[in-house]
Formats: sequence, C-alpha cells, structure tokens
Amino acid sequence: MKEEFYTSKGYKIKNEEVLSSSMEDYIEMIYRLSQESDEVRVSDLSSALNVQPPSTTKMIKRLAKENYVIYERYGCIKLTEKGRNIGSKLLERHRIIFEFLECLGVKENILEQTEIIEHAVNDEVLSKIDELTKFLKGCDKSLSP
Amino acid sequence: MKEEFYTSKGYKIKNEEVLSSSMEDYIEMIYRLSQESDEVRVSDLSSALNVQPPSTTKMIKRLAKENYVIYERYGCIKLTEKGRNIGSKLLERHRIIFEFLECLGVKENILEQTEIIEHAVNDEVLSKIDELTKFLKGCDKSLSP
DNA sequence: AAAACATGTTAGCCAAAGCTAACATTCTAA
DNA sequence: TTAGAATGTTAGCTTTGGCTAACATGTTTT
Repeated sequence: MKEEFYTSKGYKIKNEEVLSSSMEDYIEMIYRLSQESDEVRVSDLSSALNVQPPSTTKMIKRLAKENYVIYERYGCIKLTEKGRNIGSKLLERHRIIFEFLECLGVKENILEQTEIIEHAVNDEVLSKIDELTKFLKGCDKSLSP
Repeated sequence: MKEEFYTSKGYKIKNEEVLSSSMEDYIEMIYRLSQESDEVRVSDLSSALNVQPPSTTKMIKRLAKENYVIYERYGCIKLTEKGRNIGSKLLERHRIIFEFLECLGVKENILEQTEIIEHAVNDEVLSKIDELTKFLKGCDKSLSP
C-alpha cells in the first residue's frame, strides 16, 4: 500500500481520530489543573487556555457526551477514568516534546512550539524522540562532566 | 512576557499566520508538480492531494487572490515568484523533517508523519532539527564505517 | 432577604476547508 | 462539425471551534 499525500485536513479525516487537537488541549489542561486543585471550573479552564467561557462550555459538553469528563451545569469539571488515562498520556507527551526541544537548544516560544508539535506526532515518533532525547542527554553528560 | 497556553486554534489565530496548513499543502504540491511538468492543472492537483476538484478550485482562487499563483478559469496553474519562493522553502522543510524521521528510524506512515509535522515546526526548530540530523548522520558513519 | 456582582449558559454568528450535485466549458473522435 | 467524454466551476451544505451579546444562575454583601 503506497503512501499518499493528503492535505492537513485530509489526514485528520482519514485518521478518523477520536480526539481533535482542541479536545486534547482541553483534556490535557483539565488534567493539569486537577493536579493543583480538585475544583476545576469553567472559568479556570477558560483562562488557562485563553479562551472565552462559552467556548469552554461548548467543549465540556462535548467531552461529557463522549465520556471524558463528568459535568453538570454550573458545577465543577471532573475527569472520568477514561479522561484521566488520556490526560496523563497527553501530559507525558507534552513533557517528551518539551524536553526534546530544550535539548535541541530551542529558545523562542518553546512552550508554543511544544503545544503545536505535540498534536502532530504519533506514538512511534514520540517514542523515538524520547529515546533520542535520553541519548542526547547522555552525550551532554559525557561532553561536560 | 510569560508564555501562555492556547488551544491549537488559538495559536493559529494568535499567529495571524499568512498561510494555513492547507494553503501550504497546495503550494508545496504545485511546486512539486511544476518540477515534473509545466502544465499543472486542477485535476492533477486534486488527485495528488486526494481532494475533490471543487476544493482545489476554491483554494486556487484564494491563492490567486493572494498572489501565490496565476490562474484563469479552465487554464493551468502557475506559481508566481512569491509562490515559487515559498514552494521551495516548503519542499526543503519537508525534506528536513523526512530525513529526520528516517534518521530516527521511523518506519510506519513516515510520509504522513512528515506531512503533519512539517506544518508544526517554526524556523528555529526546523534549523535545529536539520543540524541534529546532520550530527546524527555523522554518528552513524563513525559507528558503521 | 434583596441587591449587586461573578460566573455560566444559550443562541447565533464567522471562517476554513472539506464535500456533493448540478451546470459550464473544453477536448476528442466519429 | 458536432456529440459525448472529460475536466472545471458554482452553489450550497457540513463540521469544528472560535467569538459576542444576552440571559440565567449562584454567591456575597449589606
């Protein structure tokens, strides 16, 4: 099966990905905020993601329908088991990309670049990058003991 | 200025990027096809990108309005100077990411991953990755002479 | 307990980039 | 040279994920 080109949107459709980039952003952030306090509310999420509250409400409803979070109007947002599992993977993925970029010596907008790239890599690439980063850190050590 | 989180869409808006990912895909492909033949038509582009012709027509109109291509109804598609410059950069970016992934030992969907990642990296990251790949290729050589 | 403020929701708009169905143009071959 | 095939365009629909304005609910303060 020859590999073919698609437009960016084409890959998304083709891959029938369960989670869109935005959904990932919200879940990752809910997970992050849940670690700091167990009262995560719409306003927290909105300001953490620099988004207006109605956007958050809309997305939370969707995440609730698909069983990533439990939520009732005016209440607080809790991840389900499923949501928590994904959240921790997303955070780990974030960490791997961030450390890779650090290791590359990227200086500008490193958080932004992390946020953008993390949605782009699949599992295989992610694990190769993780290995590579570990390897490079080893090199550093042997270069500057 | 502290770095902040945004959703994926947020970064796109924030960066007021001139070229969307899709626009990049089309320009890159037109450039690629132009190298093979100088008669690039809507149908060529549509099938190369696995997109229906009306999508191509729509995008070409937009690219023409923004001066990346010259096009008239039922005619063939030519890149402008501006379009050509960008096209060659996009192809180079593609090459850098592809070689990096090869070098990492990525086996599955390497073209697809290239296509997705190339839209995610900024210039700084791209050049660091390029350097790294050269470095890694050097390592290979010294490991397997 | 009522007024004022803060927080959350609803409704409805927008742009991007796909799609299909229907129509228009151009090319080819009888 | 004209009919039919191939190619291209238009119109209009869909989804995603933002946004604002207006309204609803909850919380706090007097």
